[in-house]
Amino acid sequence: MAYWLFKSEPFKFSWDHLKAKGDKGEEWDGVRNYQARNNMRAMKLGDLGFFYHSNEGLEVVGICEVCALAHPDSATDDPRWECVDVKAVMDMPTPVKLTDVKANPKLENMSLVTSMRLSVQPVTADEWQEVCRMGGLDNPPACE
DNA sequence: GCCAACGTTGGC
DNA sequence: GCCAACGTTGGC
Repeated sequence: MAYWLFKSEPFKFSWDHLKAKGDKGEEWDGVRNYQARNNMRAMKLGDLGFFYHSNEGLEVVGICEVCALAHPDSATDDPRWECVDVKAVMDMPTPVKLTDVKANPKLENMSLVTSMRLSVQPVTADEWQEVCRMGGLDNPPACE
């Protein structure tokens, strides 16, 4: 099991959109980057991820869960592209800003800082704990 | 809206 | 297989 970070431009697909989908979740389609796709292929059911708003907001706003394994991206006929489904789990009590992440020495190696343009990123267990703590979650959800 | 960073494409 | 050109992403 592992932790991840999903980036989305809120005016394209926001955290509120995902929450509105409920337990059914939504296909994380539109990824056209091999590294991001490979990360999704590595995901398992029940893996948890941060939901990050890029462009506007620039903050981690919630936690989501992988609810379907990688499958062909229905938004394209190109067989190269696959995606998982995710569903909303909980809000961040306090959204964690990119500037706060950058200012925290414990997070200096986080992909969000080092691989800014990657849209689906791995997150280590330590980073997960730290970002959850910054977001006001005393008992962060954990992968089994 | 600008521009730097970076990934992808395509000619050779 | 290299590398220049080009397109896209995303912070500012």
